[in-house]
Amino acid sequence: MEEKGYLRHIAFDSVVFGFSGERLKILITKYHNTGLFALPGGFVNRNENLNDAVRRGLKERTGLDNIYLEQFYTFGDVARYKPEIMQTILESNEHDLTEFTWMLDRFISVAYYALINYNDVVPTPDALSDSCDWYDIDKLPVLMLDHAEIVAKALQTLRDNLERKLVGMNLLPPFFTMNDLQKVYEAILGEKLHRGTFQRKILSLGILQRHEKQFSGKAHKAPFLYSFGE
Amino acid sequence: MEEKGYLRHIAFDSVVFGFSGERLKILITKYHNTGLFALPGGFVNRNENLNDAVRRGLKERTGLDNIYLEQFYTFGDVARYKPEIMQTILESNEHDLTEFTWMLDRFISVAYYALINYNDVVPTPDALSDSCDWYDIDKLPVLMLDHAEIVAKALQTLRDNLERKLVGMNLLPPFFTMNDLQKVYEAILGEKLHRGTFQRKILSLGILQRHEKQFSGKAHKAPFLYSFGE
DNA sequence: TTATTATTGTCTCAATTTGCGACAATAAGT
DNA sequence: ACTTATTGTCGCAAATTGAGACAATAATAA
Repeated sequence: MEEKGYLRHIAFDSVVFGFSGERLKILITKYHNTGLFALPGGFVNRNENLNDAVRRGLKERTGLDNIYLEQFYTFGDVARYKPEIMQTILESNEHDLTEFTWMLDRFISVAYYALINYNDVVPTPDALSDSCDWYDIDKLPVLMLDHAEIVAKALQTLRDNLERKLVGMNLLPPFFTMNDLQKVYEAILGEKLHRGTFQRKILSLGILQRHEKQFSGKAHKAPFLYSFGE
Repeated sequence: MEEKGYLRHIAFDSVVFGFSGERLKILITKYHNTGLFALPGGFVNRNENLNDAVRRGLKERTGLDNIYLEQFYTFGDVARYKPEIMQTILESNEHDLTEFTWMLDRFISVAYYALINYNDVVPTPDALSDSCDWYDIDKLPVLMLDHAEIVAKALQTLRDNLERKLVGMNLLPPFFTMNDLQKVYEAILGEKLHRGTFQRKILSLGILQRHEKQFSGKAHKAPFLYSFGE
């Protein structure tokens, strides 16, 4: 069989979406001294479910358990294989290269997207990275390898799933206004929605619980608060 | 680096859908002397794109190029790892086991579904299999490992995509009647559709070309033939 | 020739959903 | 009290969907 450690040739990358109140953002890490930006990712232990590996990776970066996760595509082109890049990263970290030669090999990457409540998270870099930060979905830095393509496909999948799966629950705090929820939908779809139609549609789903009003201190009628739950 | 050959730990499985005129079917292979039924699958060469590997595998089983292919999920649970089963298969084939020990290792499997014209295909078994045949989607034999789950997810994805992607094109011959197309939809969805509504919907898409009528020799009005194309 | 049968293409009508504007209601500031 | 900005809801037209109805027609039977 094989020594302990990670499965060869298999990696995962995660596109972590958060919503700041107006804009959709994702987590991006930056490698030490290289100027290379990448999606947070990782490897799978020999005795670990793939899905669990991804949860473990996200826990390290966000501190969160029980994250909403969706696997959306597996990227397996040979063109992904650029050992020079990984070599640069490893050298910049002054690691003993011989211990990490397996990282210079070809990898197939299973990609997931996650939806989390932006305010719950303090992004944490991993050993190879010197930063892990939120970036506006339309102001991303240039990402290494095919990570821009991965982000694009994540966003596309999220949009396609928007009507079938409940999304706001994971991107918003427990209590929110109808306008908050609409802003989430608009940020994901990238277009304005009609207020009346949106409210009617969402309420007709019968999945929102209405609570007391929220007095914003502004000079206008106060909105109801809602939460998810039967 | 590593010797030539396949990437370790990575496999693919394909759910090949065909339509016989009334029912939806998929290709299932049976391993020599074991009674084990499985989806046709394979491995990825070191210098080969994942998608190309799947096309290569399908070409071997169906003889077809340019197959409609859709990747839908990657299965990575540890519970998939059952070396006894693969051992049984290898022993039944009287292969030199030492040459194939890598097949006894844990695999993560990327699953694809394919849509092909049933009549174009003569299913061909591979080296380890003694048969490769069409099975009715609701009369499948007991499949090994998690292959039943893979089929279920393939069918679910196909249903979800039915409205967004053009499906009939790949499951029907070049010319077909509106009724043929409706039967495809009904087989996939597993429910009857209303004739008038279906015809109106499909025609409104504006993707069908109408041709001369088809005289069936039956005692009733002859239907138009259609083909896909602007 | 004429009726019969099964199936097709199309239409109509009601029911439902959607897009969009309008209205009164209301917190807070003036 | 009056103004302002925003909210919850309603109304109405347009579009879509579900289901049946009807004439047209290819082959067969009388």
